[in-house]
Amino acid sequence: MMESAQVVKALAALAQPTRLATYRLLVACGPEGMMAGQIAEKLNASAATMSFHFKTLSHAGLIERRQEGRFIYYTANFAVMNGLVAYLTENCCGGNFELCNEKNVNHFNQEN
Amino acid sequence: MMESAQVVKALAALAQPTRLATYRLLVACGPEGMMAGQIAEKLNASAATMSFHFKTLSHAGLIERRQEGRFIYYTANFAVMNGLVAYLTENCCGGNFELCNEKNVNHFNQEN
DNA sequence: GCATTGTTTTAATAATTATTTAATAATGGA
DNA sequence: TCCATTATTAAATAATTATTAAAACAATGC
Repeated sequence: MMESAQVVKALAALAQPTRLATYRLLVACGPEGMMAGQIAEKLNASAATMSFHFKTLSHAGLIERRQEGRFIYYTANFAVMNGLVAYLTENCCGGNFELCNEKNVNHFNQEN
Repeated sequence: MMESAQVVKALAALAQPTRLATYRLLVACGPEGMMAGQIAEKLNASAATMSFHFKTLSHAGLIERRQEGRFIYYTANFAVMNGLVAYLTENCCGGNFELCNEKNVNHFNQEN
């Protein structure tokens, strides 16, 4: 289980429009990822600005980099996102099936 | 589907230790929620500070309030959290089953 | 060597954020 | 009606944080 400080850092990293768009783009790209320059182009941001945002996302563990020739590819780190979601939804309704399934609405409980 | 600005607001609201703890506490409480004063006590924060944080979380749509006598109960809004997670994980691996299921590791694709 | 690609640093600016104290509001019981 | 309880709001302060551009720096491969 992730710890609070790590989750706060990840949430703060995603709480910015360009970084949120970057992350979603990388999620959609899958394991292959996308080149830094191409991401900058897609999001209409300068390379320097993107570098700053990449650093923030990397520091939070949300993305990873991979060098191929002279290009740098970024990919989403799916494990960290899964950990983040698990942390947020942990122990939903105290694990009480009755409450969590109330009115045919499931909340976050995996058992439903 | 939620829009980017709304998601950014929700993520920013959660990206603070006391508010993150508040939200998780309310998720665990389920539909009944918890009284404002009890939350403040549990988290060792003053009523005024908590009121500020409640407002931030409410404004982001993450929690809701309910008055009972002279007490105010707060509850987690599960729908907004589900929307937030859906937004973050949308179109994982471009919806490509092969990629998303690579190496027996599922990412976010619901179809897996 | 040189063009390309990307990162880091610097610096200036701008905006936000959190906290406390004190005042205000609303409720319900005596 | 008066008072204790509960919670929000306002004001002031302090601290933090984020953002971007420009320029220097580094690495790659032809």
